[in-house]
Amino acid sequence: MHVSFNLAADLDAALAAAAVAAGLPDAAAFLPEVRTADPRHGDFQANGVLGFAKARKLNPRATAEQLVAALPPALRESFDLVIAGPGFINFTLKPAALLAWVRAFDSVARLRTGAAAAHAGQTWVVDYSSPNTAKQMHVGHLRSAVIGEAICRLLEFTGARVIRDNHLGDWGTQFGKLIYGYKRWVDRDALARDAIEELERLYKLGNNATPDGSPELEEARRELVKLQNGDAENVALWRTFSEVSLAAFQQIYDRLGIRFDYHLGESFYNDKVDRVYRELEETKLAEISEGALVVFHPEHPRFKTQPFLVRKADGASNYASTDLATALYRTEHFNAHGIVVVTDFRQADHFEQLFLTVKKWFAARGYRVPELHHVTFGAVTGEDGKALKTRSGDVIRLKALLDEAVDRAYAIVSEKNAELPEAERRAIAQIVGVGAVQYADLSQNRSSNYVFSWDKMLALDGNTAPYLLYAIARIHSIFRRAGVTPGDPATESAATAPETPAEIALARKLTKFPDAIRLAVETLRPHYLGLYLFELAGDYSSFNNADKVLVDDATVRARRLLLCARTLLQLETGLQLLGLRTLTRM
RNA sequence: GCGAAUGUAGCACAAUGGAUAGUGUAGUGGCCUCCGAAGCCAUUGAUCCGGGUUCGACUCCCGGCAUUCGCACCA
Repeated sequence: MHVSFNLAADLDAALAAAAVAAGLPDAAAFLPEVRTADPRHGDFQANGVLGFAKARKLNPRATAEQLVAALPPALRESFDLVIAGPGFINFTLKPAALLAWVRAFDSVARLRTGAAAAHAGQTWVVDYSSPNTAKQMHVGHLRSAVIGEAICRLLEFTGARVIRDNHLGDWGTQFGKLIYGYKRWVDRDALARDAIEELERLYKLGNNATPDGSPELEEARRELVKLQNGDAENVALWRTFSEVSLAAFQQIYDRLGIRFDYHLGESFYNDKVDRVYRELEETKLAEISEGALVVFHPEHPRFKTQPFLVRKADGASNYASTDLATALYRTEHFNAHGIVVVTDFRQADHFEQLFLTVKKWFAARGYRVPELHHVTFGAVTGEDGKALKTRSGDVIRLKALLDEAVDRAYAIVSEKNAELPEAERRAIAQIVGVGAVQYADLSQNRSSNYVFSWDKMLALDGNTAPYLLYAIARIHSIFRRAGVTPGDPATESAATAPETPAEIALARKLTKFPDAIRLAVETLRPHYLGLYLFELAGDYSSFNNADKVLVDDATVRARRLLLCARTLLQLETGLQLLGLRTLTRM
C-alpha cells in the first residue's frame, strides 16, 4: 500500500480532480486550499469551496456535496468526510490510515525522501553569521548564526544542495587603524594567548590615536593604501588577522554545530567590482551623482531619490559594490537557484535596493536571475526592552553567553538529577545550555525583537529546549526499561491501529510533520517547525500520562511503543534540523 | 519629512484570509503504592484606535497612535 508523505497535498490534488470530474463550471480555476485543521474539526480541511462557489453564485454546500461525491471511493477507506458549516470539507484520518502513515515514515531517510521534493535538484547559497574579522563575536551575531544554520538544514532536508557561505567583513577602512595600532603597541604574548582580544585592544588604541584631521589619521590612511596596493608587510599582517579571527570564530561555530563550506569575505570580491561598475554603466543602470556611481530606481517611490551608492566618490568600493559582485559570483560560480542572506532588519533598505539592482542588471545582461531572499530578524533585547548589555554596559560576548548557558544548565541538571555522574552532567549541560540559547531564538517568529531571558529559555515547561529534550529523554527511558531499540521492526510488527483518545491524538499529530516542514521552509521561518515539535511533545506528554506504555498486553504494548518510537524520531529529527543536539538522558 | 518592522490576557509568545483567537508563565483547584512530577488535567483572562474589501479579517487595503530602526560616500 502506497502511503503519501504529505496528505494535505494529496487531498488538494484529489479535490482539484474531483471538480473536473463533477463537471463544475470553471473547474480548472478551483483551488481546494487544503490545510491542516483544528483537531476538533478533523485532520485537514478544504477552505476553497466557499470562495469558489460564492464567486460563481453557487450554493457552497451543494458544491461541496458534488465535490465529495466525485472523490475516488478509495479515499473513504482512509478518511472520514464531513461537510461542515457554510461549506468546509473536513477530512479525518481513520485509525487504520493513521497506523499506515506512522508505520511508513519510520526513519530519518524516509522522512527526508518524503520532504525532498520541494527543492530537489536546486542549489541554494546561504549567507549567514558574517562577522567582522579582528573583532569578537558578540550577542548581536547570535541570531544570524542560529537562524541561518536552521535554514540551511531545512533547505538540505527538502532536497537542496546548500552552500554555507560566511561573508566575512574582512576589508575596509578599519584595517588602516588596526595596522597603525599593531605596528606601535602589539603585545606578542597577549597575541599568542588570545589573539582577538589583543587585536581589539590594538584597534581601540589605533582608533583613539587617530582623531579626525590629525597627522596620525593620515598615517593610518597610508597604511590602508599600502594594504590595498599589496604591500607585503601589511598584507601579511592582514592575513594573520583573518586567520586568527577564523580560528576564534570556529570555536563558537563548533559549539553551535556550524561548519561553513566557504569563507568568501568582502576581500574576495576586491578584484570583481570593476566588472560590476562597467556592466552597470554599460546597461545605463548606474550614473554619476555627486562624484559617486549610484543607481536610482525611478519606479520606486523612495529609491527614485534615495540612491544606491555602488562606488564612492573617491573611487573606493563599499558594501554595495561587493554585494553586487557577490550576487553575480554566486549565480555564475555556484549556479545558485536561490540566495538567502540572513541579517538584521536594519539592512532591509540596502537589500531591497541590492535585489532591485541585481534583477535589472541580470535581466539586461541575460543572466539567469536567482531567487533572492533577505531573511531579517529583530534585535535581541534585555528584559527592559533595551539592547542587551552587561551590567557595566559592554557588549556581551558570544563565548561568555554560551558559557553562562552551560553553567546554568549544569546547576539545574545537578539539582534535578544529582545521581548522574558528573561527567555526564557536564555533557548534558553542554547540550541543554547551548540548545536552550538556540531554541529560544528559533521558537518565535524571527521578525519580532526577542527578549533574552535565562529563566525562560532554561525553564522545563513551556516552549523551550529543555522541555523538548526532556520529552526525548523520557521516551528513551521507556525503551531502556523495555529492553527494546526504538523502531525495532520485530516489536512494531504486532502493533495495531491507535484506539484510545490519547493514542489517536498523538498519531494524528504525527501526520502533520510534513506540513510543519513545508511551512518552515517556504517562509524561511524555522519557528513553525519549533511550534510543531512543542505541540507534538505536548500531545506525547498527555499520552504518556493517560496511557501506560509497558503493559502486559503485547498488542497494546506494541502499538504504544510504535507511537513512542515515531514521536522520538520526529522530535530528534526536528531538533536536529533546527541545529540542536539531542540526548538520551538528562 | 519619507519609509520599514513591531503592536494579541499582568508578563512572554502563536495563529499558512477560515469555524468558538491558541500556548506558556503568573493565579486558582485537582493528579505520584502507577514507564522520569523537569510531568499531566481543569479553570480565570487578550486582537492599539477608526474606516474599508470579503460569505468570512489578528491576518489584506486606507487613515491615525505607540515603540524600535533606516534614509549620500560605515557595514
